[in-house]
Amino acid sequence: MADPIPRRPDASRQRNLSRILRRIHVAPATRSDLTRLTGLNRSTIGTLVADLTERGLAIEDDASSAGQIGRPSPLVRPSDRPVAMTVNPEIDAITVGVVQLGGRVLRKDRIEVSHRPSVAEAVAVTAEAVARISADLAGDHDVVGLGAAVPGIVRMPDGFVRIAPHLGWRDVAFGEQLQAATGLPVQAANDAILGAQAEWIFGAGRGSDDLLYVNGGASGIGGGIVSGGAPLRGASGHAGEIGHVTVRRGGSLDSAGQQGTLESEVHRAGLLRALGLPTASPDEFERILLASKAGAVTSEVHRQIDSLVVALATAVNLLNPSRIVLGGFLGSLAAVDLRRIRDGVAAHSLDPLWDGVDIRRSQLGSDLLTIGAAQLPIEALIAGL
Amino acid sequence: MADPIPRRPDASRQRNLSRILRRIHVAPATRSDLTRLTGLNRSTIGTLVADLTERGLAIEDDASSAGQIGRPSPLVRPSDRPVAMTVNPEIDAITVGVVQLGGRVLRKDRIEVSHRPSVAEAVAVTAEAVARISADLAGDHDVVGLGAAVPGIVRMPDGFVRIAPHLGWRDVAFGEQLQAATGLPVQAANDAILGAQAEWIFGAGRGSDDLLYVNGGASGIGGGIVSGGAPLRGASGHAGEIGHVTVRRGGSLDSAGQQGTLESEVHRAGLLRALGLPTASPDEFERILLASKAGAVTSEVHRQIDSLVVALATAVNLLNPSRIVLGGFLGSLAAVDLRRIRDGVAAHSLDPLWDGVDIRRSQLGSDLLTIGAAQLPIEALIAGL
DNA sequence: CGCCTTCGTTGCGCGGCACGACATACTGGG
DNA sequence: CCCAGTATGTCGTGCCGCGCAACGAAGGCG
Repeated sequence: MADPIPRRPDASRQRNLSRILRRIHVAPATRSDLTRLTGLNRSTIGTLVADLTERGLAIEDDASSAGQIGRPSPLVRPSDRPVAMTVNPEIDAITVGVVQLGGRVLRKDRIEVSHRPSVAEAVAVTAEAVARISADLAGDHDVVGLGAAVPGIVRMPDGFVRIAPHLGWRDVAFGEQLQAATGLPVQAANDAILGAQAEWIFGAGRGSDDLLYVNGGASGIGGGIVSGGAPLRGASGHAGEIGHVTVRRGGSLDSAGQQGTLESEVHRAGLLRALGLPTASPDEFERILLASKAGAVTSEVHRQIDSLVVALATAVNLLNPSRIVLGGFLGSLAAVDLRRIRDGVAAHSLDPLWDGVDIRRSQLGSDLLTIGAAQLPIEALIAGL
Repeated sequence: MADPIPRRPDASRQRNLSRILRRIHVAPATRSDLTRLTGLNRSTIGTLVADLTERGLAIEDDASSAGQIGRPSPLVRPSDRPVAMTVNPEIDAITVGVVQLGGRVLRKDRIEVSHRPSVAEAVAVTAEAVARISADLAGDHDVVGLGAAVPGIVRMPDGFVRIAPHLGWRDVAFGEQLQAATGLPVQAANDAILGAQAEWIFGAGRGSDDLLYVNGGASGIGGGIVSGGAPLRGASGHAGEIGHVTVRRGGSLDSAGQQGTLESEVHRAGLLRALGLPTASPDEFERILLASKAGAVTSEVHRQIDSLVVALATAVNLLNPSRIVLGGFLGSLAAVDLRRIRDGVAAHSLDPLWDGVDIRRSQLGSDLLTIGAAQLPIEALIAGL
């Protein structure tokens, strides 16, 4: 019943163009692939691809030679001209990136900051980096927009940051300010939601239409949901906050001041403490965690997994996903004992819903949020024409 | 002139016909309403409505104008000829119903059974009732299909019942058997999911695009989700099983043998026990519950609400709904102390996600599952135009 | 080297929709 | 009671997007 669609001319054409561009954004395809995937006629695909090529959004490669019988079909892939810029403000750095259609990260500048950046500082640093990078790109690429992945709760249509506890931001119009400072169309969303989209399209979630992504960050746990082949947004774009799901009565407090939630029970700090480390990079952390045989470490890992599975099983019962992807330090937990996670979720969820659920760790590593943030302007480009 | 060539409507035509039929199924609308809501041209709406009228799916009323200036626009409403048949097998009765487009329940036959019906018995009783009712309807109505609301976990595309603990059914092709026995196209789904759709379209969920419906039945708790203006299905159509969400560690067992889940903590039986009643009809139950001032009852109500809110808050954090509808005995709990429910969910969910959530009790009463089950064949009719 | 298969290309026809012109029905004021 | 104003239904026209069929191109295979 999502009906109130402001009708644009050529709705059908537009929709077919979007379908094709979205497909080749996810993965290049030959023209004959496109005819099969869309159900459209060969001749129609021809005109549509020509249209996309004329607009500078797609290119055709003759490099097929797939050994197939019959006339070879040219490979259609996204043009490398259009790019999305991205920003990911964090506690100790602001990362600005450039991503092509097709998901390739062209550039990623990590700008270290000496202290937790205020909104104004984040906007200023971003605007400066965007201007510098834009100058470098000029002539070779067209920037279609700026996507921001914010570690906090971001209202979806307008990029208004409700709360970003880690950054200390609250009720700030980050999207608007960024748009004013950069002159680019800006969209912002929660980082885990964007991470979910990145893993869904280009990572461990590929091929699944019903995905739950859960990310373990230094400051908390976030999540993102894909359901029925589309990102699940909820009423205000906040869906997926699995970190604040209750897993037990009592217990310690999480970043939102609540007791017994997933992120109050499962956190990187507890593992570091058990390992006797003050801090560690993600790679280092996982290496040491995997190498450790200490009983204290094993028991902390088990304790955290036993809380994690309760939250995952809850999500399985509610959402009936076909795949769960674990990112951040939760991916490290999966590396240590994926079996315990699977068995635990199986035990706490209903059999018919657990049936066929695949739990994996994430694949995209440090490009995750850059690719995810780029998805905002790229999807806007795709849907808009 | 009769067209010798069977017209195969274009995809775009089909979509527009579906949009219009779906709209007037939800609520009658004037032609001018339809032009505004769909964005289509007046003339196009004219041909589309004429098409629906010719097919016997819609009728136009020369509605007395509502005092509007200008030429009055005729009211378009669904025809009363097409009807959906429904069946709802329960432990002590099998209810077979007839529902029109527009959601009006024409008939509802409750066939009492002396013992818990086996699948074969349920199919036989249903087939007999369907045949009898069909004979009565013949000439006046066209049956478009049969929808089944089953208290259990039902695989979505094919109506295969994985588990219906209350009925003692397990892995039976209920949908197929029903189809063979009745000769009608059959679709089946979980009862709470269908209840959610009924409340969404015709009940307390009207107007919300992001809805959580939670139903408290005699044998357990089920739920259904609407997200982004469409029912949330999940990978196999099982999404919404909130009854088996964990709300505490330990505790007693639920119908699936799990500990500390919502339905192991919140159940009608506990309230009946506190009231000192062996059994009671839903209406009677609520009347006595509301009248009771005993401390044991109040404390049991509080105990159950305090568990309920944990599950609801979990769903709020995961799904970001804009409305929650409570049905069955959970509606009675809401009648007793809605305030405590609201405050509890608020306390356990994140502020930005709680913001604007409306918690209500259900409205459709005993027609709930009949209307919900009818939604299956009706939506198939609408989508299949 | 010729046949087969598959795919791109071109011209044609159809169906759906928007648009403009005209007809129609109701409100409200004189 | 009539007339202006307004909103809407109806009809004819034209555009556009797509499917279809015939033809040509490009590679595999014997």
